[in-house]
Amino acid sequence: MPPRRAYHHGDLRTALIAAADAIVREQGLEGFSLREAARRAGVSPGAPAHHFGSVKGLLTEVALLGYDELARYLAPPLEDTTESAEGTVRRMAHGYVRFALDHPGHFRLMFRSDAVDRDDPRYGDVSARALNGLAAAACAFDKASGQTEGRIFGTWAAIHGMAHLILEGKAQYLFGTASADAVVDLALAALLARLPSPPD
Amino acid sequence: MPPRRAYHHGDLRTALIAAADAIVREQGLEGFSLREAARRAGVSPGAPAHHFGSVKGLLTEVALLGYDELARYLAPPLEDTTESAEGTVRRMAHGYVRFALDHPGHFRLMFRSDAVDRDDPRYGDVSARALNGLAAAACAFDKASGQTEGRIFGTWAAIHGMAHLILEGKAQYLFGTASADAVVDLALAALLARLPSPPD
DNA sequence: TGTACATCAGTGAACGCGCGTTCACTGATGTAC
DNA sequence: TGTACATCAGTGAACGCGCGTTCACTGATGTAC
Repeated sequence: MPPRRAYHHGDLRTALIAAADAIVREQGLEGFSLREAARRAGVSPGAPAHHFGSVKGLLTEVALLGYDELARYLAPPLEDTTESAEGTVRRMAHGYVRFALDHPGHFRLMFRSDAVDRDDPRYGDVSARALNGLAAAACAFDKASGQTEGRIFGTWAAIHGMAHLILEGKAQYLFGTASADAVVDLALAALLARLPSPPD
Repeated sequence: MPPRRAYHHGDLRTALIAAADAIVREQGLEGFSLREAARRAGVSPGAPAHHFGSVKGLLTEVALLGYDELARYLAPPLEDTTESAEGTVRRMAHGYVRFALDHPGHFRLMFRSDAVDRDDPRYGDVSARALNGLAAAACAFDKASGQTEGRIFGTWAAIHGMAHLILEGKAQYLFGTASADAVVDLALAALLARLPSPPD
């Protein structure tokens, strides 16, 4: 970051996205404003209008970054390629919940469709990419039951519900101060114990 | 509602809660402000301070009303007392999702712990009351698997996740324009088909 | 039953704040010749 | 290689807005005697 910035920023668009991302990370959606993003990028309050017509446009970029980060939390470990389908679902449940707790501002933003331009075509792409692995695992795991979409959505919903309820403090009514990982394990035990081991 | 209100309102506290409830219903949390609530109650902007120290206090009341309403959506039908445990879970899943879609402002508020005074003792009570039936059904349904809390939380999370994802438009990536009830049925088919029928 | 008075629950104007947006401007960049 | 000029990307002061909160006030209520 140069001490005296040139009149032209160079890549203000990217800088504004980074600033917005940091605000959402530190203070959540409530702390966000175009002016604050401009301030952090070291730029006058009118400058963002040259790149983003509205708050929504900038927040959409932040949400997209959130999906990238979620994809990283769900990515398989590099060293181990012999994971069972059940193992994959377990690992992803823990990763999904950890993402929500590590990045609450992003998590909440990603699932606030009113705060974001949901018609942005990249939106479907990036969320599909993040959840591809989960979808594949749900299908492989759960061959016998229901239609493909139902299996994927059911698994996603169960994991997403855990993350949301834990993040918003609803698990504590049942589990007191138990760790998130412990709560996830208990819920998974109930949801997965039902299942016969998948063939092969 | 008298055309010329007396200097003393009579029950301004209740009127403010009703006004806030209507705002959340019509415009969601974003449209809410103390001034708007005062306006709707036909009262000066300073008046709410006599009853609610802050925005949070008033929103907490609205969230509590939301739990009451949710309990109504989950209540068993009056005429039929011979429902199977699986039937109960199915019915409650549909009710929970319908509540979210009918009352999106309340649903979002109820699960925004930062917007609400989560230390209010009534909070745990009223949510427990709303979810009692769901907890009982989850236990009865799912006798064989896991610990009680895990069963309850797993079932709750799956249903809650469906509601949240459908409400925020995430199901459409998988299901296009299918109705919410259809989506819930497909997910339930995947989640429940796994299970052996409960003994007796 | 009547009177004095404390308390309560509102008024409404004013405050300072941060917001998004506008606007005339200006410095830097890039292109044409 | 040098010059003229259009375009672009920013400035910074100003706008109007709605917000929560404050404050001196006043009308209604209720209690003591």
